[in-house]
Amino acid sequence: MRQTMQHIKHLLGEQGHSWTRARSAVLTVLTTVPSPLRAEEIHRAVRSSGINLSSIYRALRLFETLNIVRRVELGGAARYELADDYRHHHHHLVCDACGRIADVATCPVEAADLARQIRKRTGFAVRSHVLELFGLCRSCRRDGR
Amino acid sequence: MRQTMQHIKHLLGEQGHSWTRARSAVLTVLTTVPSPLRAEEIHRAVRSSGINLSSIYRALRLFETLNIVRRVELGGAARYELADDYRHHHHHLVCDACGRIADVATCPVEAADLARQIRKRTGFAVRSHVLELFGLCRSCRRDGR
DNA sequence: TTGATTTTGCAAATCATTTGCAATATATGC
DNA sequence: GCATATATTGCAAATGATTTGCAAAATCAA
Repeated sequence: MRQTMQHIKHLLGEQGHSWTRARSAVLTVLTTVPSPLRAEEIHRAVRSSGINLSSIYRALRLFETLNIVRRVELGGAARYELADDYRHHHHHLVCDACGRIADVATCPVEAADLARQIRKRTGFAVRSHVLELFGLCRSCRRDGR
Repeated sequence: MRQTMQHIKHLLGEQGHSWTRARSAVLTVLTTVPSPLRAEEIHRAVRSSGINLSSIYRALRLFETLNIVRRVELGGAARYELADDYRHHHHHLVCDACGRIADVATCPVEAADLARQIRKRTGFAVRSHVLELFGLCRSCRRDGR
């Protein structure tokens, strides 16, 4: 993902933000791990670098406002992943039993052009959406949980 | 909504739970107000009855496990509303500018029968989903926010 | 009504996240 | 590369939402 990293590095520069150890570390993790992570998990993943958890939170907050990462809230915890611009638009399958998270590329909101329907009917302009699907993954189903 | 209240009261009885002031108050609010509320907002709505905030949380947790209310997480805060069994299945339009929340009855997940597709393709059995739509409501758009 | 069981109020604990501030790192102009 | 202005970090303390332990109070079933 060097491409993505380079691109984001430039983006930060253009907007007057520094390219720092903390920001670079967070992005390395997010471009490497495909599932949405909690701040604490990212922190653990880079613990060897001695970066403070506050800085992880600060980096994530900045990235969120710059639309570099998006936050999804699952089960009371905030999780972060690369934004759609850097990872094609997708949703999640969350297993109620084991907690594992998988991606679904199919987006029924886009497929149905729901944004347009809503705009026409109500005047509300949809700009983004969050869709999370819950249930049992294949192996938990097999185990009869 | 006396119907709903009665029904839930019986449900609680059957499952060995008492019908208490706190639970009744929380349900009264949830059957009255159509938008998802935070624990603190429910507490404020019933403040005259002197019920403790902890009890509101406890009631909500119980109702959630009994599938009487569902929790939606919007912008870092948990909000509660009657579950689909007591209020037809719907999703929310959340205005990024003013925060107002409106319902959308159309469900693209059901319309596309996405659960079946996913089951066939991946073996994951979808049991529920959360879809929230964000954007600008008509009046905030008009105000150019 | 009574005793057994559940629930509540209250205050303290917990957990995720944010913040103030002095120390440190990064960026810019020379 | 160096000096210096600006942005960022670490740390510890603050915050806000939610949970918990426990004794007192309410509810339930007979």
